[in-house]
Amino acid sequence: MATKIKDSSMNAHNLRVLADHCQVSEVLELISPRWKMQVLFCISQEVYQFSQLKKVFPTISDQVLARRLGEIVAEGLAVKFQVPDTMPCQVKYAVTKKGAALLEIVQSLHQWGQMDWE
Amino acid sequence: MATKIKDSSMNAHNLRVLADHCQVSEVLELISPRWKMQVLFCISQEVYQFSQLKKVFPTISDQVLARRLGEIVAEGLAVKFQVPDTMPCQVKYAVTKKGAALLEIVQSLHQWGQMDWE
DNA sequence: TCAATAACTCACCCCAAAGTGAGTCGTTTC
DNA sequence: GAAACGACTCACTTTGGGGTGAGTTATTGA
Repeated sequence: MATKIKDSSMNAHNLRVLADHCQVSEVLELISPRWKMQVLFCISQEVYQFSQLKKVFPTISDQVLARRLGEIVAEGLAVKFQVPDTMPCQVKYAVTKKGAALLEIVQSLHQWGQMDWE
Repeated sequence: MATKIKDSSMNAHNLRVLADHCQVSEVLELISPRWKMQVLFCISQEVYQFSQLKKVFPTISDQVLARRLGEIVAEGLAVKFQVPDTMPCQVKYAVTKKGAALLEIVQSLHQWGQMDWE
């Protein structure tokens, strides 16, 4: 996503180079699922329990919340651990460095959205 | 997306504050549609014609490409203009400052994705 | 004994986003 | 006169992401 293509004649080589530089798809798909970044942000704000998250987002479904948490953990954006000696069993999530770095970029995306571009 | 919530007792006020800070939804929806950021990137690389874009992404459908271009222009990420004296008629797109700023953030997203987080 | 809580899982359905294939319009070239 | 190009538009179909509602397991309090 850096080099510039001067030759506007679209030969096969240029096509490949350009397509290669467009491969942001994975990251975009990672951040796109509904609620995901919002849930991650909440975890970073120490709202890290299933039932608490449901209170913050009353309209999220149990299934999707569970899926998002699973993805977040599977992708290393947060870690999950049991709170010992709690009945009924409780769970906590905490963002990793990777997750925190992602949240910073999402933050700058948000700021971009707030700006006035005349 | 900045202030921290210390009080873990989830009262109504905290819920509102937290939910408010999660409002990145619009920006995420703006960048999420399939092909959109890739098309915008191509335009920034001076591949700005309908038929050229189709060569870069052979699997995109005409309809979706036209939609994406329409959205990109409507959101002020790029401007559209006719190339004069061309037969058959040709069209060009050029990214705006707003679009360029967005691409920079997308770029850093991509870099985040390329990093090793042990 | 019954309800409630925390953290899920499962089967099912729905709809919007994306893909498919054809058509349009004005012009140029074979 | 037929085909091709460039930049679309339209009607139709498909797909998969997300919502719905119920069930689970273990435990505690009324």
